Amino acid sequence: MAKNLVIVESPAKAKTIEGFLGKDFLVKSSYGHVRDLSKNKLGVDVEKNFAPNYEIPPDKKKVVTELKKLSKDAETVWLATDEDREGEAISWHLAESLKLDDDKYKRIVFHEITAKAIKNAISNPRKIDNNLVNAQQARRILDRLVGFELSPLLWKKVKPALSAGRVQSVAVKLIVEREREIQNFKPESSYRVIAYFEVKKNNEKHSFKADLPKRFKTKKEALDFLESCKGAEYSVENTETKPSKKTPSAPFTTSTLQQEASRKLGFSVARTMMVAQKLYESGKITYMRTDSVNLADSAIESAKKIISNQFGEKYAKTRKYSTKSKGAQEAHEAIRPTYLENDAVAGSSDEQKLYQLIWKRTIASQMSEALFDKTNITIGISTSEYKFIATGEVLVFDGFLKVYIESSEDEDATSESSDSIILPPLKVSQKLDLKEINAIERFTKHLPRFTEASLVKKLEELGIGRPSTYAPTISTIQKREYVLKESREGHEREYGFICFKENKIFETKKTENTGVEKNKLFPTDIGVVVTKFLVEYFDDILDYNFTAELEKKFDDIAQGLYEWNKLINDFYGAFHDKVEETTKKSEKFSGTRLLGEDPKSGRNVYARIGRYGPMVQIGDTDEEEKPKFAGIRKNQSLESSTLEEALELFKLPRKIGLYEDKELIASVGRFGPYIKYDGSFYSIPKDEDPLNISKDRAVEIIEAKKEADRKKIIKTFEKEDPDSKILRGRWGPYFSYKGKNYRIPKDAEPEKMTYSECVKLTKQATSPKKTRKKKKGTTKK
DNA sequence: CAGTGAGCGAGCTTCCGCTTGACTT
Repeated sequence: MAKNLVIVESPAKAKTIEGFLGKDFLVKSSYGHVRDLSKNKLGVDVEKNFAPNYEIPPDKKKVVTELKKLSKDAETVWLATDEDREGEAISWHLAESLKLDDDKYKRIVFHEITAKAIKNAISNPRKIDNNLVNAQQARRILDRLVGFELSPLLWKKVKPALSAGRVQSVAVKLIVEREREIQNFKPESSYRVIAYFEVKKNNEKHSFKADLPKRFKTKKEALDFLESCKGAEYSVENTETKPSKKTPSAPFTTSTLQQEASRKLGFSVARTMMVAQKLYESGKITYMRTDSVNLADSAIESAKKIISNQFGEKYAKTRKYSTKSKGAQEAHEAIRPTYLENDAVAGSSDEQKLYQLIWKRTIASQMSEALFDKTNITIGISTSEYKFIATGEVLVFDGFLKVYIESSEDEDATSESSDSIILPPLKVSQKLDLKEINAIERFTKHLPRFTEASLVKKLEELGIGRPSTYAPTISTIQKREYVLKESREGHEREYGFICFKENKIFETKKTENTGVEKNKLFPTDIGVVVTKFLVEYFDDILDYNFTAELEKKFDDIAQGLYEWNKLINDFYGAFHDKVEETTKKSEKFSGTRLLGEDPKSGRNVYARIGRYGPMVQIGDTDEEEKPKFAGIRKNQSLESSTLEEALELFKLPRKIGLYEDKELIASVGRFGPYIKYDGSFYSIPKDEDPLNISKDRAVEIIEAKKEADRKKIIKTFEKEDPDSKILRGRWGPYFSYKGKNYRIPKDAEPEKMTYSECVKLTKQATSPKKTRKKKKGTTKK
């Protein structure tokens, strides 16, 4: 038996460390937290000074039992969880649930997974820091109280199964507020003036462009300016060249990795994390949930060698980065390749792409800055006070740009960041030939909508959420249907274009496409109404500084300056009163809007949130005749719906004719618009309207679906059992038998399988399937 | 799975942060 049991949080980490420590050490993993507040109850005794009731969740029973057994056999248990609030708490929960006496365990910490760091940690053990643990308990309990009191309030006042919390509700609010700003935004236009000049050098013509720094508010001003240019001469008044430089960005943290993978590879934040997890588990990168930009000394050294060998010594520059983000706890390293000498790895294409991104970013972070010469040339106009400015940028030394160019935040920025803009050599008082001047109408732009990754960036800036929760938070707010990730096509917009050439002015109108959105986050009606509700009654929790202020208090607790239950008590009194008070108010918070009067019945028409989502309603509930309801369409919104649109919705379900003597009915259901025909349902594509879909189109949809279903069938067994079939599903071929489905093994040829072979499959599969089904059933009950 | 929406009342939903598999028709 091993004398020493070391417990870390992640199994991949355990495997690595075991290699460093030799045979007297057995290294195991706790798989994160081993205890938590009860899943379905509040789990906090509000009456007894907020005493928490911790439980070992069912999926953690096995690992706790195993660790308990191993710890009994060991002389010393080394609690080696992360050195942050959560890590300290994990150690404490381990000590509690494994019943470790004070002299049985030692607490150690390290920030990088290197042999040196671990041996150093082993020789510097300490005890569990109870203050830090208490800070975690305060965090955990406050989050539970907020989440488990606000969510039920939403169920009562807005709609069942909604949720609210310190992190997710602020994330939604950011999107709701940004959308409101965008809707209220009125673009203003002005005229931007660009001149194109030409100079001759060695009989070669060089052309270049120059901007007028002044923007003209109106077309008339622009025209006046161009008019003044008639007969003008242009000459160089001043030239100025200054060196400039660009420095590389810090190595990746979770948040910056998510942002760059989104911009450069088009990954969602969840996809980035899944791929990174794979790379981590196979030992190719360091831990992927981190807020630290720090690199291990050994990695810095190895980077220096690789850069010197590959690019030359002048490309290497050792850099240490320090974090700028609020509330960073820096329990790990930055995300980097474990072995920097591997500039590529085997694996899926996603893994290769993400690995290369990480490799380049890490290497670049240890490289020299790129050097530029920036030239500004002022060009005078003989007939005007205005000046043109031409700017050039010449790359003198590429430095880190050799391996890595960071993507720009601004999606519309031109991608010339690494290319030089070269100006011809020009002398002061040199005369220039004008080719033409363009005055182009440009519009101001609203702030961009959030992408998943830019929302993560914003949350990190506000100190809200942690590396392990960014991706889950983003999917929660989409799962609750508070926000929608959507792409939208733009629309055409006309803009003025004035050209000045050979002393003549030509005016035209041109069009451009504007408002294109790709994978952006849009708030839904539910998101808007819930945010309105929470901001109205719980503005303190929805405040962007709420978490930051709390973090200061948690720090005080961690330093032993304040008691954790006192902090909770300070918060809970007023909070709970507000919840009670709001509960008592009888009216629902459903974002109701009176749209007008139904011309047929004279009854009121409303739009509001109902039990199943946004809907329109004719008539009031206290009237004798029951109100009529209809769900609103995906592309409509509560805030902008009109009486006309609402009345349209009541025209469904709509009979659209007969097909082979059976009725075709178009309507909208839970899963969107559909056609009902012969007892079956056929979905109408999103961009088509069930209100005016033609009979021919309906038949087309039905036949297409029937055809697809036919293709789904690989084989039937008319003789043996007409209800059993081999079908093609999302996960490959399967056998459908007596209402259940059985997977067909990959190496089998489904076309050639006989009925008895298929039935054999069902026999093999029954035992594990049954036990799982049972489990599910009992947990539900 | 293709309805629903009031109100009754049963029983259910829900938070944030740590961590992975087992499993999908």
